Amino acid sequence: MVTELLEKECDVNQALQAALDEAETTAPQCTGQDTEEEDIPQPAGTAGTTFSIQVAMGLVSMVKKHQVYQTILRTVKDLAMCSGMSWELPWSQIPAAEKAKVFQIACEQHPFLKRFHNYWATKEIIKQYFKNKQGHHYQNGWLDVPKKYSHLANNSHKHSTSGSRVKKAKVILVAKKHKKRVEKLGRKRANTISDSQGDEGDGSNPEEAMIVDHDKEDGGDDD
DNA sequence: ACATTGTGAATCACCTACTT
DNA sequence: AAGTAGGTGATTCACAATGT
Repeated sequence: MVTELLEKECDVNQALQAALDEAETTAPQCTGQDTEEEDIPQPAGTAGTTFSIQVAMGLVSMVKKHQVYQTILRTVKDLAMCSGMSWELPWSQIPAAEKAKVFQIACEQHPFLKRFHNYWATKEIIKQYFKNKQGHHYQNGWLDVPKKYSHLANNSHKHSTSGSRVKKAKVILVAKKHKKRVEKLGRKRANTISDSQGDEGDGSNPEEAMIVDHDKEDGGDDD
């Protein structure tokens, strides 16, 4: 079953390698200016919380790199399912042998994955995939949440639904900028009105103004 | 005691397929 | 072609369990 997949994805892999090579030559500092022998350690913390898998793998910032990442995702996901891994179980309860088997095949499919120490990138991708899969099943009632984690349902009630801290910070920042700009425009207009009264399409719409400068000066959005 | 890790839930963003 | 709905991946949150 897995071997069939191996053959099926062989041509995909070739295309991927070509894309990867090209991506690396364009921006070597992102993927590491190295060979396949590089051993990239896993970032501290949890994937998705303290670091992004895609960023840590250096597969962002270019369309091609993003495509490479998407292809790897697809492959790893297919392998995980074909291998018969029990996605319903918590990660820690899945037999290490099964994990190792999938890591191995994934690396054969995409040698790029060998760079990541102890296959951590492959591991995190599978974990995230299973987590989302479980989540959907829990949500739809197709799967029971282990009693061990029943407290997390209570957590969700405390969970702020008004968005992430980053998002909140951004909203505050945008509001500040908006206020500043409105004040600035007010002063400017006061000056220009005395000169002439033309000047309709001047970006007096605050939203327009926000779009114009939304990325230039976001220095202090810390929390 | 403190820090880190693992986990489910909630949410957002993006993509794809379908409908009009 | 444009709009909509559903699926999927990524991120954030809060807490318990575990490690140091």
